[in-house]
Amino acid sequence: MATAASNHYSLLTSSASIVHAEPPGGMQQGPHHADHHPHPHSHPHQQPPPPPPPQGPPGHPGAHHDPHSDEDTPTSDDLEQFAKQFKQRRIKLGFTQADVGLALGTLYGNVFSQTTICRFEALQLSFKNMCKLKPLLNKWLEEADSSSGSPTSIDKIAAQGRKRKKRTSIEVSVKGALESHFLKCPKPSAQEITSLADSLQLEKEVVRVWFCNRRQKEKRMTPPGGTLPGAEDVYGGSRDTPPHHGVQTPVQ
DNA sequence: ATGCATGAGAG
DNA sequence: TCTCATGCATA
Repeated sequence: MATAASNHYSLLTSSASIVHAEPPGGMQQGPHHADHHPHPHSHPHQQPPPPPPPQGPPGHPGAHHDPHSDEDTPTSDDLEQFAKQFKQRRIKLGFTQADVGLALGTLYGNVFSQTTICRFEALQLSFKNMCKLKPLLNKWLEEADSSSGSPTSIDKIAAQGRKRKKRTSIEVSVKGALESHFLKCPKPSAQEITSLADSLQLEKEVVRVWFCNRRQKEKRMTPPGGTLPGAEDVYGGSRDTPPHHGVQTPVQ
């Protein structure tokens, strides 16, 4: 029997002050997708979505071009290697992913979870997200081995007194069904979702979220198992080539 | 390590 | 609504 609706709610037992610090630059969620990569060359590697368009920082009328060796968008390959090195060094130094996430909070005020660090190391984030995190982790890396007397005073962050839905366990067979539908139509309409949810005996919301998460997976640097040849930009239409295809090195 | 979930921001 | 960044809870 399919796990119908077994939803419990658990209270978030943590609350504190939210410290959201934006990186100097001003822009993060670019409403524009400057992903116009004509890729003139063929890469034997994964898909190359290296969109190095220096987002015009609002407030920089003067040309800014530092001859220093920093401040430019890395390539997918750079990220790949950095991630690998990072992980090695981290382990060598005896830190866990959670430690790093916490350390980032004390160093910059931006705390990250073990999940995020893990995904960074595994390149399971979007290209843009990887770029954003790299400098932070890079700095931590320097501090970690260079500095040996850094105070580790950190404060917890957290949340609102809100409830979080318990993770719905979707059965394997159901997942398979969703998977099939995704291949046919990655972006089902609300009604499609509704009927699908009805068929699978799942909440509509669960199905909707599943598709969202599934789409995100496709956009990661390390795409899942296999993108079918011939079906790629089923999305939007006025979008650039969905950057993916190509298998990546197996996760550790 | 990963699945399902939340929430902000853009449309 | 969607995407996108991020994480709790779990396998």
